[in-house]
Amino acid sequence: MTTFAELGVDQDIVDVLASKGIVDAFPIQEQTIPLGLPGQDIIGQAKTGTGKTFGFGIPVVQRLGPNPEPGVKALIVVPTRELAVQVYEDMDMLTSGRSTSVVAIYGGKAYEGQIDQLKAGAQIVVGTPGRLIDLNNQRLLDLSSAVEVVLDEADKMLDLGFLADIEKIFTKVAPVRHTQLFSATMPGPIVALARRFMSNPIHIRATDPDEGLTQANIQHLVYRAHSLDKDEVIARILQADERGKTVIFTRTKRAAQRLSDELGDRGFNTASVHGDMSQEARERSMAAFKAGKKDVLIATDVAARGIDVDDVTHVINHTIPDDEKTYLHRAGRTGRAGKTGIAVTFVDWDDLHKWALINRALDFGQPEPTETYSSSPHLFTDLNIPEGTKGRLTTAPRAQAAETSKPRSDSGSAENGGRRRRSRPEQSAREPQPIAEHGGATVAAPEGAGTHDGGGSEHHDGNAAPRRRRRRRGGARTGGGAPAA
DNA sequence: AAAAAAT
Repeated sequence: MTTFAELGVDQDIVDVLASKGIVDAFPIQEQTIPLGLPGQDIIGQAKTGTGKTFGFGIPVVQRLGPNPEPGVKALIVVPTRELAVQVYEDMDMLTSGRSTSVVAIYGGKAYEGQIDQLKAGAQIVVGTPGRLIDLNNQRLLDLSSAVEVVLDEADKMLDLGFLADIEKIFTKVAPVRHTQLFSATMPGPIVALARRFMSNPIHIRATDPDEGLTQANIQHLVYRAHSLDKDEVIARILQADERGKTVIFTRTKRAAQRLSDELGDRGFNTASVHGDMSQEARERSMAAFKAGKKDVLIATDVAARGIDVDDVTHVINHTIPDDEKTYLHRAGRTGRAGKTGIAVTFVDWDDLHKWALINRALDFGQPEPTETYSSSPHLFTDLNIPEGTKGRLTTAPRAQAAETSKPRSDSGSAENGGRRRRSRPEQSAREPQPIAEHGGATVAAPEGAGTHDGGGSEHHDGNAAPRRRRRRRGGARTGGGAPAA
């Protein structure tokens, strides 16, 4: 491990970091800080939760000098308002030992405070594209002296939805500048595109290419979700012991709101964040989740990237994301800074092709999911997060495979929830059907599951949450056969 | 096709 001081970081910054208990640099920081400090353009790629923000942030602060003149010298562009707040806080911390001031510029908030801070001479601007351009158009934000430019989540910023804004912003900043692009995911075509805005950039990958992009300390579980009551299964996951905070991702804003209400009704401590909420409510949710006042956050992909919350042990994909990049970023809300985490994904019938895509792109090595098997209703209460788990997806245990899947028994299976007898294919219809695991540990214990059957001895036996059954739409499908991909 | 991002 290298210390920040050894990397050439100024003493006041070293002191500030030390006061937060941060002494050793992460690999991406070891690699990019010595290059960023003298002004090398960088495309920095490192896995989720491994310290990219300081990788670009420290050189930005240091290069402005201890007493920069008033006026915008540095611009950091991010894809969401919440990430703007977070990066603002990090930069504010890094600059706390010097006179440099930082301002967050993003929409959904009053103009006044932001404009005041700009007029007061803020040197570092962290913002989202819309409001940045808005204020620039109003001549309230002069970017012409911005000599430090960073795109955080750079591949997202250069994506179609943002590219025009980013191109415009690059016409406004200083032509001779230091430019840094950071992300966990940097597809080749995006790197090629990025070079247009940079000068002789060096591409730093703080990962072993053979290792792929997935975090070794995140265990990935994938379940077929058809004929599965996802609300019920998610409720069970939330009752598992050894759970810290949990982020649940949905595909749509409406689904996020519905699930948040539903789990809230069931007695869980939920908060939500999505684009249909007021900015004030969004920030209240994030603050409560970070502070631990709420331990379940239901979110759209607005929270998929960059958001750093301590002690998130579980990420649940209520709906599988569309592509491997989003999968990686969502899962990356857990397993940060060396900790372990679990990512659980539910794959709906119509989405099996997305799983195939992700499976292939992330090299999970799992064959197409053509089998189902029933698993313990205690599956999620038995989860232990294995240390340093790593490796390819293991094939689903065949012993339990229900090759001839029966029509689901559709009696009141939810009635006794997790109390049902288990390990019977006949009863599997509404139980989680794992199709893959990544991480090495066998989590579903089809044969030996009995050891955990406490017959009521468990402390997580459902009473934690008031039960209130509400049937989701019919959804009776006969499971089993290999779906057409 | 959804979500995000200005009002």
